[in-house]
Amino acid sequence: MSKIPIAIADCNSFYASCERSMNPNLKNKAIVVLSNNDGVIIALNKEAKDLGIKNFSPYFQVENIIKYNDVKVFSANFSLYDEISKKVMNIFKEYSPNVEVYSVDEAFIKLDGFERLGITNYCHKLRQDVLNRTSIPISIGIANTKTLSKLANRLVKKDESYEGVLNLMDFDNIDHFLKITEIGDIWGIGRRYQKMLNSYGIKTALDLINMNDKWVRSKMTVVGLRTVQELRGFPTIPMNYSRANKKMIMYSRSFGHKLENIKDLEETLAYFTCRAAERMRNQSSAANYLTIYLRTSSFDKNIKRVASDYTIKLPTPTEITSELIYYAREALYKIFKENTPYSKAGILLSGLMPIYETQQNMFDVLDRTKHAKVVKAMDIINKKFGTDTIKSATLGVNRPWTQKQNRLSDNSLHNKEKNIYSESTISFLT
DNA sequence: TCTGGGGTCCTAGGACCC
DNA sequence: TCTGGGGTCCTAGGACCC
Repeated sequence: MSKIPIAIADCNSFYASCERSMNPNLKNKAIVVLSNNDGVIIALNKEAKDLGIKNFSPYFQVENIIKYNDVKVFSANFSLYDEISKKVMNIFKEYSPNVEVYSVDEAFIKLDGFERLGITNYCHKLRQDVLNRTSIPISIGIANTKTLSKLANRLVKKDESYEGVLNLMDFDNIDHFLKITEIGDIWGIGRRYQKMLNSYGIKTALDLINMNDKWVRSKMTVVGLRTVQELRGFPTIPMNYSRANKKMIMYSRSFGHKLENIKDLEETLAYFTCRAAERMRNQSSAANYLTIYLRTSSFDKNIKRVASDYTIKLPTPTEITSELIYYAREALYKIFKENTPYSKAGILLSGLMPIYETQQNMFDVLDRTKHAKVVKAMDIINKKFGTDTIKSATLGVNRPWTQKQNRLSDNSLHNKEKNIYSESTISFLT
């Protein structure tokens, strides 16, 4: 059987490239993008890396480098990034009917059927096309397994002479590429496994493929074994075209400043619950479990570290915001401690199931059909006019947890066009 | 002063049943 | 008194990903 080429196309420094694509003056400028709380760097382009800035550095630690070198700084603007992501993915789909969108900035593309055009050339063309039409530079790795194409993709980013595309299927023997890939750079091998494998003297991808299957299985479960087989050129991780519904939905944020007052936390969690419930209804799911968690800062040495959570099994699976808020509050009261400077909270909705499969409990005190209609109407209005145009009264107006986000790029055109930032949303973002 | 957010899959072990 | 053995479901925790 002939081997099927799979490409992974990945946008370079995606968020930074997006900001640059909106503003041509940023060409050749170092750019960093900050997390939701303007706390850490979550994206940076090559120019910024060359200055010695590292991803996930707290902003204050690199502030001097940034000021001294006139690095451009942006608060993350995820709706903009989603928009550009869609454009890029749509171009991929023009080049193959079989595209698996793997994350906001990368996709696997199955390329069987295009061999006569020359797979490597075809991908060079795709890359140029994306650059011309979106200003987003991408890198493409190609192989006959996902893990090998990821490996090729890494190598592309390290070596400019590939001009953005490396096809391992162009080589009879790929040992060289396996040998220059460190164990921790393999897709599917994280820090823990890296450490473990290193302790056995296994340093490169080539070392790993020579290990015995049983040994791998016992040390790294079937997941690790699949990775090894893929590195050997046997596909074991299938393409996954349709993104299934989420099995759990989380909403959590760090606060702009610490919260100690239970009323503030109540309001905060009500807001978080509201957002999580919206996402859940978006995929027509209802939750069986609700978990609340609270954290103090893990960086502040002067206070006792607190990380508590509490899970409630809901009496009936539900997607109704007001009901979820009620239980979120109950969970909060279980774990809240006085005189504790909480810095982060979150809600997790799990045990998700399709709404239509939920069964009415005969002794239910709520008229679910009626409530369901109300939340549905709220979703429609909020989608149209912006987050929180209509909202539950519990949410209050204070936004005690408000985040800092001082450096949103002025993409007013984008915002107006999509009507994504309503007045109320802006007030909570800024 | 300021330290991200949101997911997936697998396994072991306990509860419970026959 | 004996404390087997197979099966299922659930959950916590550990690993990973972007």
